[in-house]
Amino acid sequence: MNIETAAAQLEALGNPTRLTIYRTLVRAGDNGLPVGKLQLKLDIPSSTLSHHLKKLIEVNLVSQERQATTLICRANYTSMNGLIGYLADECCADANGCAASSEESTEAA
Amino acid sequence: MNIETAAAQLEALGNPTRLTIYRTLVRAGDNGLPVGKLQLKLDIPSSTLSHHLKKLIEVNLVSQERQATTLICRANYTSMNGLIGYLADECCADANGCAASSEESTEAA
DNA sequence: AAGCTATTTCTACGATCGTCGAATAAGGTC
DNA sequence: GACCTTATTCGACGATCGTAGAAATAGCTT
Repeated sequence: MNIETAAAQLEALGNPTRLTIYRTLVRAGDNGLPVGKLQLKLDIPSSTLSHHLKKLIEVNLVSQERQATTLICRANYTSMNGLIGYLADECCADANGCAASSEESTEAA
Repeated sequence: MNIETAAAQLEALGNPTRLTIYRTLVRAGDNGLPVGKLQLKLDIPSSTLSHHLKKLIEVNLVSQERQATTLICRANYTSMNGLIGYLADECCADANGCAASSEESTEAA
């Protein structure tokens, strides 16, 4: 996980509509959710939904699988794990012991 | 933590420059880092830095403390924890691929 | 092939972003 | 008060975003 990837994924999630989409997908579990169902659930125009979905897919946070005319969308848990891991590791999650994590620490000079 | 807040924080982090700023601040630890030092370290114009810093501050990911003419910036670990918690909790409902339980699993790949 | 359904792509447009130099504040020192 | 240092705000700019209706495509079914 590099900083560019992380930023791209964070940016993708950093929009209320997309975060809602992603969250809905997560809640749908392993079965995923067809685009149509998602659209009904969220009540947004399909073109808008498709647009956001595309972004989420681009950064690997969501995957799609075709089932006949229907496209099943699924949250990519592995990617989310990677992102959370990056955040916790590189950007710290703990007040004590975070700065002295890994890498050289402080004191530029 | 509501979805709007989470999205705002994610958006704030979802920019390479800002993510770098935040990460640098995290690495600086509890001592924090003056804006000027940050600027030297990252080599970006101060107006740009200030602009990004403002965003980070707005969403509570960074705090500032005045020390004479210098403004010390610090990463707000509590906020980051909240965000990671939200991500793990709300956006990672699946049990077998999720960092919901703080412990690191995986290894597979 | 015609027709249908599900979904994407096209196109457009206002809104916001990211960048940075110049001007302005905030705080301190002499 | 004059003056320096540190950092923010202002103003401008092209670039990208978010939205959504209309048109196009992918894949059935008959």
